[in-house]
Amino acid sequence: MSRGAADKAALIAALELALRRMSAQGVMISQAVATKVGLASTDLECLDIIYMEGPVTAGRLAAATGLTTGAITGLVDRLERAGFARRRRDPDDRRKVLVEAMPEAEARIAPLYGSLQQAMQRVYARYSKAELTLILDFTNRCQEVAVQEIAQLNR
Amino acid sequence: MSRGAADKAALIAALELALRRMSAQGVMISQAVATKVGLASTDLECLDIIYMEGPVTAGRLAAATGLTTGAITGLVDRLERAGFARRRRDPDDRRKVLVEAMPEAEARIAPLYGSLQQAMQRVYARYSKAELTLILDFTNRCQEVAVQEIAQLNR
DNA sequence: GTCGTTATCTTAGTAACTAAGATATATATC
DNA sequence: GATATATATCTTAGTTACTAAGATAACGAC
Repeated sequence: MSRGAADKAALIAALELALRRMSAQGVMISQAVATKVGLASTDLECLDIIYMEGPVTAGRLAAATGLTTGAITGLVDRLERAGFARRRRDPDDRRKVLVEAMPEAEARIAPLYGSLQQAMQRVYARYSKAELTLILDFTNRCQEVAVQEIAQLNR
Repeated sequence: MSRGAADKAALIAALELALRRMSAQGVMISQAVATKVGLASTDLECLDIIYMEGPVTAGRLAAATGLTTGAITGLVDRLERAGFARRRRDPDDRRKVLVEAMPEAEARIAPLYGSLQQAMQRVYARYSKAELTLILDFTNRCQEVAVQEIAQLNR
C-alpha cells in the first residue's frame, strides 16, 4: 500500500469516529433543549417535524417517528397542554387531525438554539463558497445513505 | 448585499437543514439497530461508550448519558442479561463496578452496521485526501461547538 | 344504504426512568 | 486505630411514556 493510501485510510477512520461522535452529540443537544422547555425529547422531535413540514396529521407523526398512533395521541396531548401545538380537524377529511404549531411556540424554543446557531455561523464563516459546497455535497450524500440504511434496517 | 454573499447565505441555510436532518437520521439509525439486537436505544448508547473508552464505571456511564445511577443499574442488568457486557469489581477501589463488553458482543452488533459502513466507504471514495481533510476539519469544529453547547444548556 | 377501510382515540398493562434512601467501601481527622 | 465524612453502587416506590388491542367515527366503493 502506498503512503498516500495509508494516509487516506487514517483520514477516513478519523472521519468515521468524528461522525459517530457528532451523531451522539446531536442526541444530547436535543435532549438538553427538550428538558429546558419541559418536553420529552420525542415531543420536541415531533415539533421539529411540524416546523419542517407544516401542519401534519397524527398518523404522519406516527409514521415519521415509528411510534404507535396511541403514543402520538398522548404526545399531542402533551404538546397541546404545554401550549406548543394544537389540534384542528381536517375540513376535507374529518377523520384526520391536523397538528399545527402555535405561533408563539417558535419564540419559546428558538432562543435555546440561538447560541448554537451563532457558534455555527462562526464555523461557516471560516469556509469559502467552494468549500461549503463540498461540505453540503458530502452531507447530502450521507443523508441519502442514512435514508436507505434506515429503510433496510426496518425491513 | 452582493450576489456572492447571497449565494453563500443560501448555501449555509441548505447546510443547516442538511445537518439538522442528518442528526435526526442518526437517532433513527441507532434506534433501528437497537431494536434489531433487542436493546433499548440508551443501552446501545452505553455499549458504544464502552467500546470507545474501554471498561468504564457505572458512575461514568451515568455522567456520560445524563441518567441517574439507579437507571444505570437497571441498564447494566439488561446488558448483562442479554450477554453484551458484564460487571467486574475494580480491584483498586472495590466500591466501583467496571462494566466491560463481552468479547462476542461486537460480533453481534457490527454486522448491523456493515451495510452502512460499506455505503459510507463508497461516499468517502468520491473525495480526495485534501477534500476529506476539509470535511474532517469541519466535522471536528462542529463537535467542539456541540460540546460547548451541551455544557451550556445543562448549566 | 351497507360494507370494508382508514384515522384517531381509549384502555390496560409494561418497562425505563427519577428521587430518596440503604449498603459497602474508601479516605481524612483526631 | 477508631470515628466521621465522602464516594460508588444498589434498592425501593412511584411516575411516565410506551405498546397492543380494540372502540369510535368518518370516508369511499358498490
